[in-house]
Amino acid sequence: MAQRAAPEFELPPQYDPAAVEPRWTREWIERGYFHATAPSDRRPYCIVIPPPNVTGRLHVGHALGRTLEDALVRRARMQGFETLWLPGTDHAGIATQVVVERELRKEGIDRRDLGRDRFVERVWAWKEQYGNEIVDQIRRMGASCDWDRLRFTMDEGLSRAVRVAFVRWYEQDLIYRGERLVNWCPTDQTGLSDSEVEHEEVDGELVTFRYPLSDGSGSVEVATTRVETMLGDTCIAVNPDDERYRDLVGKTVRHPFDGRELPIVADAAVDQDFGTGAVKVTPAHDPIDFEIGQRAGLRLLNIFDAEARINENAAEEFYGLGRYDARVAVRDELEKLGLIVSEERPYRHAVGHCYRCHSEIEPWISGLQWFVAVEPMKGPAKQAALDGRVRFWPERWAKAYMTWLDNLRDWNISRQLWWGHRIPAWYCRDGHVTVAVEDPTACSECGSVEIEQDPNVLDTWFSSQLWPFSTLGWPDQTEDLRLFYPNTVLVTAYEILYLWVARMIMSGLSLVGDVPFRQVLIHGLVRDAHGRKMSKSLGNVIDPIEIIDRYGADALRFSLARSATGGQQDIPLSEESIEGGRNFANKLWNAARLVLRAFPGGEPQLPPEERLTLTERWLLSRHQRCVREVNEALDRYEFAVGATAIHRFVWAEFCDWALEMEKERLYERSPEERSDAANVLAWVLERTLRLLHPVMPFVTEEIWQRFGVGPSISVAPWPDADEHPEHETGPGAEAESLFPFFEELVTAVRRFRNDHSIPPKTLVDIRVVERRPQVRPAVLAFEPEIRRLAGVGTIAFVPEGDETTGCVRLLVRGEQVLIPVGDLFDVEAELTRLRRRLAEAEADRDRARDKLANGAFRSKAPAEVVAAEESKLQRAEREATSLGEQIAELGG
RNA sequence: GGGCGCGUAGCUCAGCGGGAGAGCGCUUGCUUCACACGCAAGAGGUCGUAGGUUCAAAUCCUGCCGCGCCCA
Repeated sequence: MAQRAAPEFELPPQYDPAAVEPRWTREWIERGYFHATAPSDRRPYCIVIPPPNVTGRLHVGHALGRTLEDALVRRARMQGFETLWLPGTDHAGIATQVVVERELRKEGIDRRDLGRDRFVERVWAWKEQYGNEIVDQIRRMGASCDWDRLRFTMDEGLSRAVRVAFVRWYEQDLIYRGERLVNWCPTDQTGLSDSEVEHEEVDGELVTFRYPLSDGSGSVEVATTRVETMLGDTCIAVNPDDERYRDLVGKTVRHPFDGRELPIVADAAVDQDFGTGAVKVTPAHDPIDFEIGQRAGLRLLNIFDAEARINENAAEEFYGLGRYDARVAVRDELEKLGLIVSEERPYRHAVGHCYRCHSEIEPWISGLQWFVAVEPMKGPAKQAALDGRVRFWPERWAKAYMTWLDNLRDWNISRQLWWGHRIPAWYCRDGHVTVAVEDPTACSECGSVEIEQDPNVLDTWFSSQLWPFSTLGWPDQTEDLRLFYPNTVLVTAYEILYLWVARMIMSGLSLVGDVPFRQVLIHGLVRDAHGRKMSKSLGNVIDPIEIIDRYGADALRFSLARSATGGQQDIPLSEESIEGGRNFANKLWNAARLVLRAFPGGEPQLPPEERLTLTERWLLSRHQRCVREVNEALDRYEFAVGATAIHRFVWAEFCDWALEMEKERLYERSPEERSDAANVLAWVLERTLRLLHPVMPFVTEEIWQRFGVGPSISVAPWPDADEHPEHETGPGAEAESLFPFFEELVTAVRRFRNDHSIPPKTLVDIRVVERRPQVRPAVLAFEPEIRRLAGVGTIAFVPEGDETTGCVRLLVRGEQVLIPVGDLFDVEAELTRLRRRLAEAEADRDRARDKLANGAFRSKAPAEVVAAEESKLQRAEREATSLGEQIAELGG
């Protein structure tokens, strides 16, 4: 490509993000712009990153969240806040352990052979080697995190926070140990919290079978989707209000395989309308049955081992069968005994699955586990949302949050893993429990030195819930904590509203005494162009890193910000939209090339008001409006509105109109005029760069450097809306009022040229009909611009009623503009167009006429609305008349 | 079953009481001295449906139809 060689003009004609972004990523960090200090005289602004898994790679969901966070943080920094964006990663218990186990397996090693300590060493080694990948990827996005404060949930400080939290809650009886039913994943071999279980509809079966009554007087029919669990049934339950079974309560049935006697009990939890109204009860394998069993005082009969195979508690012939094989075997056996009543297949019902490996969850008793008692924390957490100490955006999520709290049950925090924060509880031979921050050497109760630490680790979310304060140094009263707690806002996807956000609020209130953040910004999930979830199998996954390589981080960020509307749930992303972001960066780049060719650099100075042209006043007005709109939008977290406002201003107003209108002044006038024009354009451009910087940090920085007015745009002052309101309301108002006529005149002439294939270089003469005295000044106000943009030669004015033949009449806002033509135009094409316009004008006219004919409208609508309607009617009538005449002239 | 959200141009979405908008796509013309990742012009919509409120409804209310998500 040919390079222009002008010395003052060294920017290439295409913006190349790959040549720019790595340099600024490095420079910004090296110069320490993103480092926050505490204490500080400035007002604090703090966001903590939702810590991604160390095993993870950046996906577009992260990219969206980080884009929004960076936009907020960069703006706050420019606004003069003491700004902290704290980055870090999460140790992701199961995920990480699984990854390393897989690596070991390739070497033929089982983690159990290695032993716990050596295995954990291996995980650490893995983390050191690969755990920074996602951090580097976030950096590549241009994220202005304080990288000096990078945290990891297993850091020493954060680990201590976990222990202190555990101990404090234990001492307050908010953490307890119990043998309860947990959500067991037989594949990952660990328990999960309720939030980690995903319910999904599956095609199963509903088998109805008979339990014979022990007294031989008949049988009871029960229905189940999991017939194999009948091996662990300990009773039959019916609703106490159910007339059908009233007489049976108190009797017993006989288990068909081993002859056990099962009582028939009444329990209000039984749904009379499900199946037969009588249900089999398996307390050790179903949460509802567990509660029924507790109320009825029944024992737990556990029939599964950890891998969900039938254990020795069940009848011998099923021992060792997997749960799905057992389902078939039990059914067949019941069939053989003639006990099957009916079978429904397929039967759709919801089944819990592991969020990680997608195996079906087995409700299971897995020995003593630790739980967080949530009941005492619910109230304060709900109250914080009710009284606005935590505000949700969009607001509707507050309701979802509170509903979830209402239904929350105790949180199982024991995980049967090796990787994670090991539970700080030690047990002696006598079963005493010692819970301590520092590793104890003896039992706190009996002094025995033969103590063993609980083998399990804590749920990863246990440490994540402390993130907004553990990262700031809690439990110590650090300066960071004092300044930055509560955080300003938390940005996250609705997916983890319950898993994470709600728990942070509960723990923050309980442990620190205040909410962890003032606001919660909930965004949607990124989907493909047609709203489908991105998945490998669909092949519609967009890899942000590949996108950054090809289009630049700015393009990705702009595209995401522009799609991030508050209302809609999810955010569609397509390569086309990212292309749009790239094109926008390039547009801005080229606008800058044009301006910087005329502007020597330094601080642009606005000329005194009397030297501003109408075009310039209009531009300043539009710019001021843009600044206002962007500020208003960002204050409400309406990123799409803000991004669209800048896009429209830069492209449609600055480039398409202002630059084209100013070119003449820029190139063909006196040095003074050139300088004035260049200063106005540069002034607007420079401020626009600052306005756009939070969303497109790289290209704005790269251009901004050419002004040479400061070290970095990332620490330049933010353009506030109250700096120049007069640009919009004062001298700009007149320009705004004249602009629409000018704009439509230019468009009308261009359309004429287009319709009649007039070559670009051929000038067109126009005669403006001076129907009103205001018409002439309205035309003359933008005379040079009209000539330049519409390719107009002479401009004449003719009185109304001057019958001019051989002219095409253009209608501009109800005024007529004549273009003399010979017979050199396409009469048929013109007639077609005119007829069409006539129909439009008549429709407008009729609608306005009908409205005004309505007495109620005249009396009840505001005066200005009526007046507007009247002028609309007049214009439409004039246009219709004029169009009719033209059609007649052309013989149509 | 309970709750939430959404149905507006071919696609993706904004607008949320007074003249139907944007981006992409489409058509036509243009190597116009910032940009073809561009410029200019244009086509394209009974704003899901039925009713109600109002002088006025894409916009507020109700029913219905369709789609999505969360919880049970």
